[in-house]
Amino acid sequence: DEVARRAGVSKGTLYLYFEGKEALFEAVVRSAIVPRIADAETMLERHDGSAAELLAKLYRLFADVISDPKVSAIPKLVIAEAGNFPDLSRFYLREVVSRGFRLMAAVLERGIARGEFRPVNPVHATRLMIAPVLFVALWRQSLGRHENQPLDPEAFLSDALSTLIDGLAARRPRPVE
Amino acid sequence: DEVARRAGVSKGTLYLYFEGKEALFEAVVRSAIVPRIADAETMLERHDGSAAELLAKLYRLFADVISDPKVSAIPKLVIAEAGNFPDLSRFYLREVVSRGFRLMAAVLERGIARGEFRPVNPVHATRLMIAPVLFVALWRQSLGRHENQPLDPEAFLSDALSTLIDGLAARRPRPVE
Amino acid sequence: DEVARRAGVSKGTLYLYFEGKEALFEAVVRSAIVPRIADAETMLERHDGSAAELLAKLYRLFADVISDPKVSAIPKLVIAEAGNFPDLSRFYLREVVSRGFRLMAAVLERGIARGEFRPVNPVHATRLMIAPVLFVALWRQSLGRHENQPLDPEAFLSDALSTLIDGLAARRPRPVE
Amino acid sequence: DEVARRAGVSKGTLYLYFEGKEALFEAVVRSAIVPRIADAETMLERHDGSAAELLAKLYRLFADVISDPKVSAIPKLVIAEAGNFPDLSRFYLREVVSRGFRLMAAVLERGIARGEFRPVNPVHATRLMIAPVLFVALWRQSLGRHENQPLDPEAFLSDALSTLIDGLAARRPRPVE
DNA sequence: CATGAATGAGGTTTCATTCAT
DNA sequence: TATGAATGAAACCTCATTCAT
Repeated sequence: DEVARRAGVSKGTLYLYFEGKEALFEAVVRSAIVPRIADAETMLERHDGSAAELLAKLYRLFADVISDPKVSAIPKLVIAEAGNFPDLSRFYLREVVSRGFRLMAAVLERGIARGEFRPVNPVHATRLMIAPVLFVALWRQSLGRHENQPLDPEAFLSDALSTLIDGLAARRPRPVE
Repeated sequence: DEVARRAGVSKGTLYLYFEGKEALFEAVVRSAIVPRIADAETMLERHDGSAAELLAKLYRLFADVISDPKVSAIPKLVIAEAGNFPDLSRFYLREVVSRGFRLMAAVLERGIARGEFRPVNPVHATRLMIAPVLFVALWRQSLGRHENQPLDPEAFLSDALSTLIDGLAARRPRPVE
Repeated sequence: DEVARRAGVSKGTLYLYFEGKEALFEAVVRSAIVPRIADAETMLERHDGSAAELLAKLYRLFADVISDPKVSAIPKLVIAEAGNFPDLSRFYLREVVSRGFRLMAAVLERGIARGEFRPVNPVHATRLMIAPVLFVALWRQSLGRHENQPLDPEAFLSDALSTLIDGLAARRPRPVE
Repeated sequence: DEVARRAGVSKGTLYLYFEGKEALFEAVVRSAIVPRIADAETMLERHDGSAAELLAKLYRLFADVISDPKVSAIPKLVIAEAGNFPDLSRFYLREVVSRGFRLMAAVLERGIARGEFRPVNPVHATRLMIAPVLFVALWRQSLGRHENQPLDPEAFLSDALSTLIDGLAARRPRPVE
């Protein structure tokens, strides 16, 4: 109902364009997020510098993407409705989350191969790399609204990036004392 | 309804004990989470080793806390219902989230004071330190259910911890080449 | 909607030609059924053989008429919507059903007058003569769709006819034993 | 909604007792019709007179059953909703209609075996025997409401019975002239 | 204290009808 | 004349809450 109102149409009109609630969700994900994931994948393919630079580029892209409230509303919806719409969950997992994880895994692999990063558990590290992105998206859609100082996605993710890159970095041999 | 069933009482009975849904949420938060936050605060006060060790202890506590599905269901609920129940949001922000951030801030401060950690933006760093904890709690309650390999909170947070500690660590001067 | 699609026009166009659902029904009845009733009436007027032969001809006509799914859909609609569209009901009663009953009544009368049929309650007998026709129309539009062997209107009505004619036949005096 | 109002409860209450519309229909069929079919089956088993007498008893039972408007509303509903609720259709076909046909088939068989009835196509004859019963039920729920003289199920079926029995009767050899 | 039947507001969906083009 | 997008009333259903017992 509210969706219809915001779109400036009546409730019934939505059903001309979408089969139902779930199809509407899916369409939003498909149009607002999936292409950005594809952008990120292109970025990955084309990049030929360091893994750290690549991750920085991806994080800037993510910061940009989730700055759009229409986009950052989606993870919240998916999390809230995962129980009610298993098909949507699977779709989102397949088309967004898994691809996000794979992106991070590719960055990680490249970094390890190049000696930038130390070898780490890829499952855990990829989740860790996604966690700040998810955090800021959810925060802006929920509790963050009750805070005076909104959390700026770009600044936050930029700082998070530094810490993660350092945390994943290969250790240089300590200088002999 | 399900809450009542699991508690072994009837739906009506819940209303003898709780004003409504929001009061029930609040009571759950109060009994299942707030004391663990208080435990963490005590841990902080009593600890007198390194900030890294302190953080490790806190993360182990968090891993334990969110392994309880009753607890990890709460962040999901709060995020989903933040729009509908602003009072609950504010309560949760005040009694759980802000205290969690303050804990992380204290750890950080101590680490910086001791020369363990480099100086970082405390707002961003505290959010970054909380993000993996929130991530694993939400994951287990939503999309994680469609994965074959569940994400183990303890193992995940243990790995996340290592990376974060290294990422926050003060840099030693690079050896002269 | 489906009506429009089958007619090869758009939904809106229907409203140029018909006031609404009820007027459309009425038009269908008028064009697809009423002329066949009129045919039957002509048949009645022109027939000058036995009542049994006349009934056979009428039954063959009915079998032909209700073999058209467009036609056999109508009794179902009328029955289903009788409560919602009293005007349609009255129209259908007046232009189709009553005329059908009158046809049967005329056959019956002629049969009785000729000594073919015994005197029977005309209200009951006419309904009984119509019942198999209605039955096969409804059956094909509803439960019959779940049967493997569709009920063939012509074969069914032909058998029904034999039984009815025998059932209505005047009794010959039993042979003396 | 109207069902709820007539039952003197609110809309929501229905959903305490029935899963949904289809389950409600099925429950009505199960409680109002299925036991009467079972009664008829018992009647069949216990009867040991002529097939004609048996059919008379069954028709009297049917007349009684469909005199209850709650019951005679059901065939109308099933016919109207057959397209929307295929599961209900199959249930009704299996638990009511097929059993009704089998009853008629058993009567027929017995009549043929005893020399009362001539051999006839059992599929057609059973449908013919059911048709008047269905007719009167539907009539009372639809067009019959616009008639001044309601059709009395008992009287109508009694007359229909006579005609059918005579129509199905074995022919005695005609006396030699 | 406890129950569970009942409620009704609100969410989701359908469909007959309208209207700007 | 024809379209098809848009509408809104009504159908179906859910769920937080109430209340008689």
